[in-house]
Amino acid sequence: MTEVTDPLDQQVWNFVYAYDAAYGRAAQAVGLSAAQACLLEHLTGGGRSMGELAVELLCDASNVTQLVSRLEARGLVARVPDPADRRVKRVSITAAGHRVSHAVRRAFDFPSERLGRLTEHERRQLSELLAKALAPG
Amino acid sequence: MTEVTDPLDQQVWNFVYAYDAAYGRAAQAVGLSAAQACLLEHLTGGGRSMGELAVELLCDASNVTQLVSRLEARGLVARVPDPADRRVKRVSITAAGHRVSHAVRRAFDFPSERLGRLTEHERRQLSELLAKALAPG
DNA sequence: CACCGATACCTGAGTGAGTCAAGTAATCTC
DNA sequence: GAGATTACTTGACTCACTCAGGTATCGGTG
Repeated sequence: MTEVTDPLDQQVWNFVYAYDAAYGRAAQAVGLSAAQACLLEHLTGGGRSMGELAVELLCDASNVTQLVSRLEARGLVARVPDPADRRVKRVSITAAGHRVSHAVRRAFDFPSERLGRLTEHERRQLSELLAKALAPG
Repeated sequence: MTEVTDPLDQQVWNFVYAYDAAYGRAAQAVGLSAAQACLLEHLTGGGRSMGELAVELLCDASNVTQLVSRLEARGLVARVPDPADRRVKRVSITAAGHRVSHAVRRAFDFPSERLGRLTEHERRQLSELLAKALAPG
């Protein structure tokens, strides 16, 4: 009959909802979709092949092709053929891409606005709880 | 130069990522998109008008029109004209819709698999931390 | 070396989500 | 009762995403 939702489950849902919405707004503020911003952010740690990106983003390789094509058209990433294996294209972020990616991070106010309300002790608590929940296995 | 991401921020990102992915899989398992499952879940608490749904789902009214149309075509929701104001359509979930919505909840293993690892004390801790982070203002 | 299977990526077709602008019908206001 | 407002729909469009099928390259086997 009535919904028997655990209050914690509802809170987590709201938290995730707010997080996603905030990220979407941050991306949109610099003219990107959330998926594009996400891909760009994955590249800030160094170049990736198309295939590696597909694995990391949990999506089809052809989807990566299109995302990268749109970002490349804006000069935010570059496709560099791998000299060792001419089948693979390595995707690297450009200087403009770095600027845009940093702009997204700056516009993404959720961590500072929301997580920033917690004290250092509380942040450590939260970190431990999340680690326990997310631990593999 | 190097990315100076706070470890907690990274954990929260991973948490949200895992949550979203799990919800998407649960919806897909019963043949729905995440957006459709989400709309259906909003209706389990009672009927809503199209406009109310648009506000709650943070999206355009015309998007709601399409989502509801697809769900209606599957017999999961029904559009009922409001007798008091013949402009508004109230959307109510059907018996089949309830069954599907419950199936999504059952397939959505994140709360039980992940949050279920926490002790009752830890769950209360997490609840308080999230409440503080999400508090309005 | 020639062949064959596997791999990495791309293309094309199709669906769904989402937005915006414009349209229709019903209500509200004076 | 005329005109503005509201609630929803429609049409056109972009993007994300998937799948099937195509091309080029690599790797191993004879």
